Amino acid sequence: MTEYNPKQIEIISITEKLFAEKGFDGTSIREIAKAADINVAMVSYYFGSKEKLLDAIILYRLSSFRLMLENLQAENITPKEKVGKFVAIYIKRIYENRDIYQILHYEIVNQNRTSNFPAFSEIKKNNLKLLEEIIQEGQNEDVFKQNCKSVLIPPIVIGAFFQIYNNKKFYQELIGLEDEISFENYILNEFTNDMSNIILGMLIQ
Amino acid sequence: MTEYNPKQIEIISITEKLFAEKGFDGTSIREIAKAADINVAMVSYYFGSKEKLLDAIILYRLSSFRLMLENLQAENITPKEKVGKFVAIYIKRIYENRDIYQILHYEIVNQNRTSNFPAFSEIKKNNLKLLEEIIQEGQNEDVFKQNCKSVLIPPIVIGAFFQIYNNKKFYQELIGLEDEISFENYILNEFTNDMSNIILGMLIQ
DNA sequence: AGAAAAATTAAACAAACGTTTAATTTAAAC
DNA sequence: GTTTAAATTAAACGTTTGTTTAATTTTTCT
Repeated sequence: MTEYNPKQIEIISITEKLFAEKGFDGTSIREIAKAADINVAMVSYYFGSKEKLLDAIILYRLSSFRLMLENLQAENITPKEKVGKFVAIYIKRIYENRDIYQILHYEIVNQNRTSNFPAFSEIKKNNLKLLEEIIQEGQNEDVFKQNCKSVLIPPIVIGAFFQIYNNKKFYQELIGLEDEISFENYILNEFTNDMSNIILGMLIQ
Repeated sequence: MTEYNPKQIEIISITEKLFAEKGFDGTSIREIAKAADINVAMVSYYFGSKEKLLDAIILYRLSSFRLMLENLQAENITPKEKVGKFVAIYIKRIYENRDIYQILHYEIVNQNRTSNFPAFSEIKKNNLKLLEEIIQEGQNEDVFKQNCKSVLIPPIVIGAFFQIYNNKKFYQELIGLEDEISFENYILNEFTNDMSNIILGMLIQ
C-alpha cells in the first residue's frame, strides 16, 4: 500500500472535486495543475499518468470506507432502531463522500477506462450482508415481514439521494430550500428521516 | 421545430448510444463517423457541431415524451391501481429511454456544457403534478395517508432503477439473472411490482 | 559546506481533437 | 440533357490533449 505525501493528497482532493463536477474526460491535466497550483508535469511525476491519478483517488477514498457501519450490529437497540440508524449512517456517508461516489458511478457506467472495482463491490456486498443480518434479527422477533426485498434497500437509498442531489436546483425550488446549508440540513434530517420511514414501511408487518 | 431526415435520425440514434455508454467528452466525432459509417465532416454539415448534435439528440427524444402518462388520469380505476400503473408506465418509459436519461443525467451533473434543460424540468413537473392528483384522489377516498412525501416518489423510482441498471453485473450476480433478456424481464416485472408495492406502502393508511 | 536526492519548471513532443475547406460525386429540378 | 442544389469526400486547419525531456531549484543528509 503506497502512502501519499501532503502534496499528493492535496492534488488528490482537488482533482476529486474536478472529476466529480466535470468528469474524467472533461477535466484536463492543465486544469488540474491550475486548480492545484502546480506544474503540469507534477501529475505524471507523482502519479505516473492521469488514469493512475484516478486510481489513486479511488484507492485513497475507499481505504477509509470500511469500518463505518461495523459497530452498528453490536449496539443494544431494537432491529427497527438499527434500520433507522443504518439508513442515517448510510446517507451521511454517501453525502460526505458524494464526490468519489459520483466518480465511481460514472466510471462504472463508462467502459472507456480499464479500471475494475472489486474493492467497491466488496464494500457493497458487506453493507448488504450487515443489513440482512439486522433484518433477520427483526424477522426472528416477528416485527419484520418474512419476504422483504432487502436487495432493493441500498439502491433505493443511494438512488433517491443522487437523483435529488444531481437535480439539486430543481428540488431546491420544489421543496423550498434557499441555500447550500438548508439543502444539507434537509438531506441529513428530513430526507434521512423520510427514507428511514419508507424503508421501515417495507419491512414492518 | 426542425425535422430530421432519415440519415440524420440514424446519426442521432447511433450517437445517442455512444454518448450514453462513453459520455459526451469520451466520444469523438471520428468514433461517431465510424459507427454511423459517414465522413467526419457530416456531423458539422448536418448539425453544425458536436454540441449541437447533443442538443438534437435531446430535442429528438424529448419530443416523444409528453403524452405517455396523460391517459392514466381518465381511466376508471381506483387510486391504488392508478399508482401501480403510474409506477409501471414510469419504469417502462425510463427503461426504454434509458440512453437519453443517462445522457441527460450526466449533462445535468456536468456543468461543462452550456445546455440548460427547461423542457426536461417541465416534463418532471408535469409527472409530479399528475402523481399528486392521483394521491389527492386517494386521500379524498381515505385510502391514502394525509401527509405523504409525493416528491420523493419519482427520485426513488428513477434512482433505484439506475442504481441497479448501472451496476447491472453486480445485481445480475446477486439476484441470479444470467442474460440480458432475464434482466429485462426482471426490471419490467418483478422490480416494477416490488416498486409499486413499496410506493403503495408509503401511501396507504 | 558539499554531495545526493527530490521537487519544480518551461519547453517541446506526437497524437487526437473538433472544425473547415475545397473538390467531387450524387440527386433533383426544369 | 443541362443546370442547380445537396450530399459526400479527403485533406488540412489550428487547438488542445497527455506525456516526456532536460535544465534548474529546493531540500535532505553527512
